[in-house]
Amino acid sequence: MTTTPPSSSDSAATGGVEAGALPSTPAFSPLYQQIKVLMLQSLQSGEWKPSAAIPSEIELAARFRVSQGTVRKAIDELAAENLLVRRQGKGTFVATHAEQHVQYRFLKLFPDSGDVNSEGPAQRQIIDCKRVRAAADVARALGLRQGDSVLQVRRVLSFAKVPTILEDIWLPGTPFKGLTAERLRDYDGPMYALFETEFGVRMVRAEEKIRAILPDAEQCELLRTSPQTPLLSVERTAYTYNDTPMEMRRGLYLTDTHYYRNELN
Amino acid sequence: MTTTPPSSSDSAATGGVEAGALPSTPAFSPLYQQIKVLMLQSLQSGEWKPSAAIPSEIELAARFRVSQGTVRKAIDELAAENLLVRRQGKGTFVATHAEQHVQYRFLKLFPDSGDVNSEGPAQRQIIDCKRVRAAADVARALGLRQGDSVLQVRRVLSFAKVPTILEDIWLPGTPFKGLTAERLRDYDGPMYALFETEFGVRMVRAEEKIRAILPDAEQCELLRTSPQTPLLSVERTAYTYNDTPMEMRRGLYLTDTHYYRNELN
DNA sequence: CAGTGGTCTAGACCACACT
DNA sequence: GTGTGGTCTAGACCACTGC
Repeated sequence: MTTTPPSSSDSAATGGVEAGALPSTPAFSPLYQQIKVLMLQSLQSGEWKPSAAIPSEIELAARFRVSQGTVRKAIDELAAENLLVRRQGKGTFVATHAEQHVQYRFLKLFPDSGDVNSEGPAQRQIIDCKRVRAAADVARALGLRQGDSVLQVRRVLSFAKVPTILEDIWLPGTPFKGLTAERLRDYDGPMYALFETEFGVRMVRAEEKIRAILPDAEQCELLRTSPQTPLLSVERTAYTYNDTPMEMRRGLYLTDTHYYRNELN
Repeated sequence: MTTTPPSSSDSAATGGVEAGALPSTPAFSPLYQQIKVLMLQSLQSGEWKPSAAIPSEIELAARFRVSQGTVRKAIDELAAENLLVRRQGKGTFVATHAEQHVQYRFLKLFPDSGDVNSEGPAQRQIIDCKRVRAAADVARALGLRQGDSVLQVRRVLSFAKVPTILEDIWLPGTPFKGLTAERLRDYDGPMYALFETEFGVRMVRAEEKIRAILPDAEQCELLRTSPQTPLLSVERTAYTYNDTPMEMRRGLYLTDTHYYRNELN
């Protein structure tokens, strides 16, 4: 495929692996990486949809004309990146934000008690959802031009009826055309799950920049707190496949009864 | 070793894998996991020291009486956990905090400019280093009893001569006997690297709890800031092998020119 | 050149889930 | 039982490093 090592004495290894339009990939890469790219395309194109099973390893090996071990290594990496989920005896599935287990995969705020279930699910309140022109920072984060049309959502998350998170969310206008406050209100589940099912946009990874700030008057009111109470400012950019930014959001977290948890390796 | 699958038609697979004192490991686990445990013991016992090369895959395969592929899978996992570092053509090495590349592996604070090198290395100032009795929270984090003897270090990190981080660090007294302010001052490199070379304690992973707070008078003075400037409170517990906590620290981060960066997957 | 990790294959068998 | 992913082996060859 595309490029192969200069000489390969293994007959099958040099084989075709299926057409696939890759106009120019000059650098050499191992077979399993090339299979990984092809599988990524199947995910991206929607051939394999969130929560659905992908073909078995044996089928994929036949399709790509490689050994099962090579397919396995490609799947291993995709699973490590949380794009696929392996289930022994059942198959390999496309990961989704709609799984009942980890309700909010990207939300790292936990109650001091440590028991996530004690406070139950978050109550969501949509404050606003309107079409605006992208400010400079939003445009930069989303890879748009300043002034391009974006959707802005403002909402409050409460735990045990206590307002705890105030979020402003910006989404590129084109892929999310048709998103309204009503649809956000009506949907029961994580916002990212709605993005998957309604707009075909799957968030794959994200980066957060965290600071400590003091809230302004409006923020105080919405979070029912005082201007002297410091908050965590969590600025997140979320990416789909191919490192395409698809969401920018700024969250203000009240951390008197909750904390932001991070694990370092 | 210890336990093996009920029946294994593969001659070698059921083999000994070397003595190794594991009194009771009742549950079944795959071979490569067992090899991983043995390798972990070699790391923990100091047989393989930080930055040194471990035996080659072929040697290990012979030592453990398994195939190279099985050793490889064990190493793969240890490398994924940042305990080992693979270098093609050279060998596999024990990871260390003294590598010149990632100076502070656990420090997630970056300058707004994004260019880590623009401000050069951090200036460290040891404020204090004394033996104290563990408070309740420190004792809990370190798995000690309240009142047990611990070392407390207080220091300030500055970037481009601007004080930015104020840290209180607590270390269990016994493993760190002999640590003084002078030795901390004289050592040129990350504190965790000193722990490795001088005390044989290698930090493997850590957890952080982050909050927004306002500083008290003393903290303001040390960071040369005002009581109205909110700070990030970063409480870290660091662990050695076997999930043994070996350090508790609370850092106060000034986030007007820096931000805490986190990557979500 | 020899030695190391990295890739790839082919085949056997195990563990698990469904039917 | 059938089919899925998971483990293990044995052997070949490639890519990189350093002598």
